[in-house]
Amino acid sequence: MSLTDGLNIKQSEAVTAPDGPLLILAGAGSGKTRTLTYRIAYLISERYVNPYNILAVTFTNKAAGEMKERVMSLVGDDADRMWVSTFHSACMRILRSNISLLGYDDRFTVYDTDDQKTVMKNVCKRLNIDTKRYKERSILSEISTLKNELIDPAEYEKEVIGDFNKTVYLRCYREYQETLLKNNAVDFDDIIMLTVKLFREYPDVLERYRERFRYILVDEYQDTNTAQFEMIRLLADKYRNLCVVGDDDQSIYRFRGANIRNILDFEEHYPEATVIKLEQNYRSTQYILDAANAVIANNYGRKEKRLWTENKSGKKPVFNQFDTAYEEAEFIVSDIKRHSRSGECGYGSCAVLYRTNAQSRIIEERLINAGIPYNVVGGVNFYSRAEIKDILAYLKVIDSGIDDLSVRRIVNVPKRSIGNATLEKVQDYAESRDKSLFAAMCEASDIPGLGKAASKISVFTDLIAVLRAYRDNGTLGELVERIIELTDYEEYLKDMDDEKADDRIENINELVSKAASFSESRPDATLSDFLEEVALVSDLDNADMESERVVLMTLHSAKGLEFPVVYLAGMEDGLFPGYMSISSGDEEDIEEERRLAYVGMTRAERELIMTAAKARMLRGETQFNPVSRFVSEIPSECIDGYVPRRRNDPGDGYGTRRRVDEMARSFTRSVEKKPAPKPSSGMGSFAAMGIRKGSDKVSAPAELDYSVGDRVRHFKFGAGTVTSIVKEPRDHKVTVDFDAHGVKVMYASFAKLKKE
DNA sequence: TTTTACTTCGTTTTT
DNA sequence: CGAAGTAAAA
Repeated sequence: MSLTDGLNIKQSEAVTAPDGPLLILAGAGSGKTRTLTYRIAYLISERYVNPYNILAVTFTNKAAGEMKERVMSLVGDDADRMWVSTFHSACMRILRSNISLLGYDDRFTVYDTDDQKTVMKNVCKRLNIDTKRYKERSILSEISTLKNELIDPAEYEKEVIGDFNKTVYLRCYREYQETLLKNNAVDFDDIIMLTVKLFREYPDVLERYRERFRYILVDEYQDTNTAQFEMIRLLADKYRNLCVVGDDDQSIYRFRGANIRNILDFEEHYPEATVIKLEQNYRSTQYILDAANAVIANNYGRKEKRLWTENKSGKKPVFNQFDTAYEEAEFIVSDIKRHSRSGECGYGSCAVLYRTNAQSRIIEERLINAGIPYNVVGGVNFYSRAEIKDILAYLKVIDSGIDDLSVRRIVNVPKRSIGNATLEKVQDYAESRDKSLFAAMCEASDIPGLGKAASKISVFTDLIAVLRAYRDNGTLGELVERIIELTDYEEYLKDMDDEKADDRIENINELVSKAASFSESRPDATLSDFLEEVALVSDLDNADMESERVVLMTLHSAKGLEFPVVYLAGMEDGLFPGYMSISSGDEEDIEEERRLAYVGMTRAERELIMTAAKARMLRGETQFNPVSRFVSEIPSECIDGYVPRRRNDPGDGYGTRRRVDEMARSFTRSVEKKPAPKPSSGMGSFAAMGIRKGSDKVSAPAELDYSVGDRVRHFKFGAGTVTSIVKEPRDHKVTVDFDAHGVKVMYASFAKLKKE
């Protein structure tokens, strides 16, 4: 029995490819993750690569965790010594032990987008920049672009000459970086850029990591930006064992600096590279693939590939247009209900995907109304909610106190009657002595002109001192509880707004338990470790796809996931593709949206249902949008339901007055014709919409040919006895007591277990 | 210093 | 439409 059993020819070629650069072009659903995981296992068990020498980079922390676990179930706990993480976590780890070389204290913190905005606001104030002309947001996005391109202020200065706007950006960039440095903070982009800077300026450090990471594997390579590319290039240049996996058709992060050329030009960077294409799809039905292929074929400059499948043709994708977004939501919900009632599939098999987070609300309302359990992934990140950020700010101040931003955030929360006036005085004092704000506050009594305010401040500093004692003598969970207790935080929330207070308290409790479980799982971890984890974890990482709930999320979040039944809501020009990408005139923007459509469609295993609304409320006003061009790009033989014909000239005055009037007229006409859409009893019209009753079996995980008590054989661990099998929606978790290696828990689909 | 009432403004997408 | 920011009042 060998590691490549059960893989197709292309997959096993990829798994067993020789050393050196390797590009795996993996279409949607072609077993990309599986191949990458097996490649790692192969390197360890067949080529005797020390796991210590392996670095694998994935897109989310969750994907990293799963990959590691799966490799471990193939080759054993030894694999624990490899690094499997996101770019950001990997770079954080590198910076933690080396950042002092770059002039930062190694207890640095990470600023999120809110923090960045606060800093930029102050920067603009200091530089007397009119934030009406130059919005903080756009300055920050300019800086972000620069950082992703590895352009530091000195470099930027060269291209600024003669361009007034750029001169302004440059001044902000400088001041912003200085402020961050003063506060011992880095932003998301810095994490990567500083790592590259470290490698470039300290060859000995680079050499150390090169020696360590002789084998590098990168997932979702199409979404890497220039800084990430450079970081990997520097590390991989010596041994050149770089394996990248990706799909140029699924590159959807251009707005965040992702450079699609990184994957398109891989062979130019590494002429000796082996290139393998995985085109067999194991996920979707032929109809769904045909539809998706037809859409993506409209993009230029892609690496030609044609997904195919052995799956039976299944149901055609369906499209439906409704008069309003409300009816659209109503339809989706009743369709989900219908699926579940007919026993076709549970709620957990259904996902509703949309372009913008704002769309979730209306669908949520209908789901609540129908009593269907659901989960929303994304939206406002848990850790960026105001109440959570307050507590985290306390933790940061307790942890170091170097970060003025956090001090300012909580110094008067809850109210301690410490206002801006006094804070300014303390700030002046701090600046004149080159101290941090908090350090100055500790000497409040020495600061002239404070008067009674000085005692108010010492109340605050005393509080922090007390809390620090708790940090040193208790668990993290307890510390968080003490903060809430000593600040009367719950009282503060209740007084503030009665509407959301309960939710907020709920969130606070959630944080307490998160803190508690963190210190439980990593007993020797410090407060800094917790803060770091919190900064880098996304909602996607915590999303639970296992429970039997309908999942709602953006198309971006859905990348890498799959669901038996997928709803794509809001298929309208102006929403998807977004208004911005249509009016920018840049065809690249539309292409990115098209890739997003491709990603969305290929998430579906068995059924794909696309919907649109003729009229939709968008930021206060009703918009009339035509059906998305992406829907029209699907050949009619691959889609059921009426797709209104688009005009032949696509770029025609989208959004012009005349066009909108016309659409508004036809809208009222259609509403008048059928004044009672009776949406909730919509079952009757489904047949007309082209949805037939399915005969497919529920997609439970494939049955296993062994059960508890059976003797099984693992290709590496040898013989053992199955002690338990836990069925999860996605997979079976099998526990085996191996004769020679003891008890292991593993995923059935990954661990190659054979009944003896 | 804090509260209130008013204006403005904006929307992709996320590590 | 709603959040968030600003100006004026208490």
